[in-house]
Amino acid sequence: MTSFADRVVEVVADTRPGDVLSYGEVAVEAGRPSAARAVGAVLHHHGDALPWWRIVTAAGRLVPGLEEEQERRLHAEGVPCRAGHALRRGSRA
DNA sequence: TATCTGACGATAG
DNA sequence: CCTATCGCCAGAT
Repeated sequence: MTSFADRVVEVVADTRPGDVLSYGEVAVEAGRPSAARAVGAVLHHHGDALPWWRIVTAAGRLVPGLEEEQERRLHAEGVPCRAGHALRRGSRA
C-alpha cells in the first residue's frame, strides 16, 4: 500500500549526489502536488536515513535550523550555496 | 472521530 | 528582503 510517505521516501532515495529539489517538487513526484508540507514531515521523521539535505524550500531556502549542516553537505556533493540558499543550475545564473 | 502541530507554498503588506 | 495570513496534507495525541 504505497502510502504518500513511502512515495516520498522512494523519490528522495532515488536522488543522486548533486541533485537538489524542493519539497513541492518531491510532493509532485510523490503524487500529491499540494502535500509539500507532509513531505517535510516525512523527511524529518526519517532523519539521516534519507538525503534530506538535497531537499530545499521552493524559494531555494535551506532547511531552517540546519542551514549550516545542509550547506556543508550540499557543497560536499558539488552544490554551491550562498547565504542559506542552494544555487540550483537552471533556476538563475 | 476531532483537534493540534509542522524541515511547505503562494500571496500580500 | 522580511514578516504575516491562508490553504494544503499527513501524522500524532
